[in-house]
Amino acid sequence: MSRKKTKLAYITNDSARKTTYKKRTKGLVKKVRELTTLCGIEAFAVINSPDFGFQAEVWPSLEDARGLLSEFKKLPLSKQNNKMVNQKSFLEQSIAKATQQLRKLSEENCQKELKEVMFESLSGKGILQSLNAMDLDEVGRLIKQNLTDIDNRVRVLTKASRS
Amino acid sequence: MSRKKTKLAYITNDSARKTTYKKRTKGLVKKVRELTTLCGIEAFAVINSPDFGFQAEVWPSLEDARGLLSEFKKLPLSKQNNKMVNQKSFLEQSIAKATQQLRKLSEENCQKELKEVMFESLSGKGILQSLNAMDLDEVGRLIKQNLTDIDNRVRVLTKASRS
DNA sequence: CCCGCTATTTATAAGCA
DNA sequence: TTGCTTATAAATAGCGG
Repeated sequence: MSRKKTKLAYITNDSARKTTYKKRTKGLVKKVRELTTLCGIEAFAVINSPDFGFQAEVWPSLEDARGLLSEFKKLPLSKQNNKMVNQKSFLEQSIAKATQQLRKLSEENCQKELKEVMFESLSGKGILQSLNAMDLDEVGRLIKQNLTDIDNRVRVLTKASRS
Repeated sequence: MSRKKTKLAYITNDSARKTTYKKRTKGLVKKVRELTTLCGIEAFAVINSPDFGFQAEVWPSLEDARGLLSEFKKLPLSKQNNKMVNQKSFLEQSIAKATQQLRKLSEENCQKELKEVMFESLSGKGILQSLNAMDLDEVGRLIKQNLTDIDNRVRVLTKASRS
């Protein structure tokens, strides 16, 4: 969808396929997150990665309760002052740039930690393994439980990585 | 995403939410299908629908989902663990690395913000404005506070991006 | 390989029948 | 509500760097 209309077929070129995989996975995750937020429902996507063994992305609505990002964005660069405008704006620019990097890294970290959580889920008695033997109507309950588990896990990881 | 930029928040209006749910669910399913086709991988999404008494729906199909999971299950346990262990250590490494970068950037940010504060002070308009009458101990405390604030910011960021 | 930058293709929020 | 239509917002393929 862009410079050229993509035909819906397996991409044979390895690097191209990997690139597309990354881009689209990211987009997909975003979509799932938006859906959960906008409609107040629970949903997640499971994707097996061609890169590693298996990967799973889970996107609960864990975060919508946390409007912290917007709060962060609101953090102001102070007002202008007459004498140091140039220096100040330079600094502000630098800070903005660094902040962006920070955010990006944070997001990466988040992604990785969640993946790790999912791996643990898969190896243990996570929802996915159980899904095989379960009736569809039970999935809803499982989702909830899984989300709770992951939430807890994330807290633990966060604490840990924070040293 | 269209006639107006939508804010990412729960849609309180019932019919509007339902409409959005339908539209976006459809789009999401399409995205999942495209991803599986283009990249030759297996993936599915689980969405609990508010329409049908919160019964979960699985896409693209439950069959595919079960297939994906059972395939993983078929792998000898040892192999499963292997994959996951490898992935795990890889992730841990990545996280460590990213964390270090985060710390570094935080420090940079801190420095810059302190400078900015000082500029403000010099221009007589900033937080430090009131410092004129303070002694050095107070300044030291302020700096410490500043560091804490920045640390908190980073935490907020990290948490938020985890949403 | 990873990033960032468009040119385009898609996905959609509103309108309207 | 159920679709269609259409103006816009998003996603993203192909390209440098």
